[in-house]
Amino acid sequence: MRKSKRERQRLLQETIRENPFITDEELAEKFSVSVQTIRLDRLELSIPELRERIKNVARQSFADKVRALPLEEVIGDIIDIEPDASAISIFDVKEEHVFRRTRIARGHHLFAQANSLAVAVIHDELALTAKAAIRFVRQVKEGERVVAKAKVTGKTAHGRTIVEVNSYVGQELVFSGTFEMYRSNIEKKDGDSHEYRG
Amino acid sequence: MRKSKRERQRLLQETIRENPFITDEELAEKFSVSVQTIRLDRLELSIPELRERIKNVARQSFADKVRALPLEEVIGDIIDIEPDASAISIFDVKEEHVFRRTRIARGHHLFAQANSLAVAVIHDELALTAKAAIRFVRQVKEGERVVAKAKVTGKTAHGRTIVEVNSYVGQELVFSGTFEMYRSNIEKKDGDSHEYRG
DNA sequence: TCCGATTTTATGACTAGGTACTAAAAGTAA
DNA sequence: TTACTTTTAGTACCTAGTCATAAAATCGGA
Repeated sequence: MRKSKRERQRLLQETIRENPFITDEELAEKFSVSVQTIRLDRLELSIPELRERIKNVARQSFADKVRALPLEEVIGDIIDIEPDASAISIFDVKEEHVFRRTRIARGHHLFAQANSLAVAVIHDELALTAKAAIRFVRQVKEGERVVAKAKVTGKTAHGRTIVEVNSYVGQELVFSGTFEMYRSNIEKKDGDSHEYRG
Repeated sequence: MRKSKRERQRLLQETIRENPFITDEELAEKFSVSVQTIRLDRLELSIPELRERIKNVARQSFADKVRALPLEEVIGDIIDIEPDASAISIFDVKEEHVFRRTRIARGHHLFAQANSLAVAVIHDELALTAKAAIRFVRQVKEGERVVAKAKVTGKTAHGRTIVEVNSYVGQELVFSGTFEMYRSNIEKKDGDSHEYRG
C-alpha cells in the first residue's frame, strides 16, 4: 500500500541517512511513486541530490585523513628538542585511544609516543628502533595528559644510540622504556622530517 | 614551460592523489593543456573520473566507520588460539600503516599486533602488559602479511605470565618480543572479550 | 456529487562532468 | 621529408540531476 506523504517523507529521510548512495529512481521504486515525487520530497526536506550527498561524505573522510596522516608520523606533540641529547612530547589521551569498557589507554599508544620521541631525538637522516625494553608502570585513563621525556644516555659497541624514555601523568611515572636505536650516521638536513622503522 | 608527457602524467597522478576533487578542466588549466589531453592521460593511467573518485573516497569512509572501532580492540585477526598456551594472528600491512616516503611499517603496529596477541592468549578476565622486551629484526613493507605467533612460556615469582611473540613475513622473522603479563586470576567468561592495559 | 485544494505525475529545456569515437593538427626524431 | 607520437577539436551520448510549467489524480467537505 502507498503511504501518506508525511510517512513517506519520514521514511525517505531515514533511508537516505542510512544509505546516501541511493538514487531518486531507486527511491521512487522503493516507495512506489514517480521520480518527480521523490524530487519534490527532497526539495521540501532540503535533502541534496545524490552527487552532493556523496561529495559530503567524501569531504568529511578526506578532512579526517589529512588530519590523521601527518599526526600519525609522530605520535604526540614535540614541545622541546635538543638534537642527540633530549626531547619532550605531550600526548592527550582521548576517546579513540582507550578501551570502551575500562577507559584505559591502549598500551601501543604510549609505546608509539615514546618510540616516536626516541626517533625524533636522533639527529640523523634515518633512525630505526632496533630493540626496546619497556615497562607500563600504571594505567593511563581517558582525559589524562602524558608527558614523555627522552634522554640520550649512551652508545653500544655497534654504534647504536641508547635512548631512555620516561612518561609521566603529572608527577607520576606511567611508562618507562629503553630504546636501542640504529642510525644511518648521515646528518639530518634542516626541515627534513624523520622517519623510522621499529 | 610545458612539461613532457611523462612528467605531466607523474604530476597528474600526484595531484589527483592529493586532491581527488579536482575536475579535468581544472587539471587542464593547471598543466596548460587541453581537457582532452587530461582525459587521454587519465585513460592511460587508469584514473577514474571525478565522480567515481569521489564515490570511492565516500565508500571507503563509509565502510571504515563500521569497521574501524571494533577492529582496534585487537590489532590483527586472530586465526587460532589455545587459551594459556598459544595463539596466532595475521596482520596485513596497508597504506595507513606505513610511512609515506619509505613504505615501511610503523613499528607500533607490529608492537600492537604482538601485544594484542599476548593479551588474547591469556585466559583471564583482565590481562595487562607489565613489561616487554622487543626486537625489530627487519623492516616490514606495505603489502606484506605479518603472522604473529604467541607462546606462553612460563611464570615469574610474582605470578606473572611470560608470553613470547615472534612475528614472521613468510619464513622470515621480523619481530620478536617477550611480554610479562599481569593477570587478575579471575576466569574469563565465555564470549567475553579481553581488554588490556599496556 | 461537484468544488477546490492538495498531491502526484508528466514534459521539456538545461546542467556538470564526464565516455567513446573520429579526425585533424602540431611536434619530433631519423 | 617522412613516419610516428602527441595534442587538440568536435560530435554524439550518458547519468543524475535542476527548474519551470502544466495536467492529471486524489481527497475532504458541503
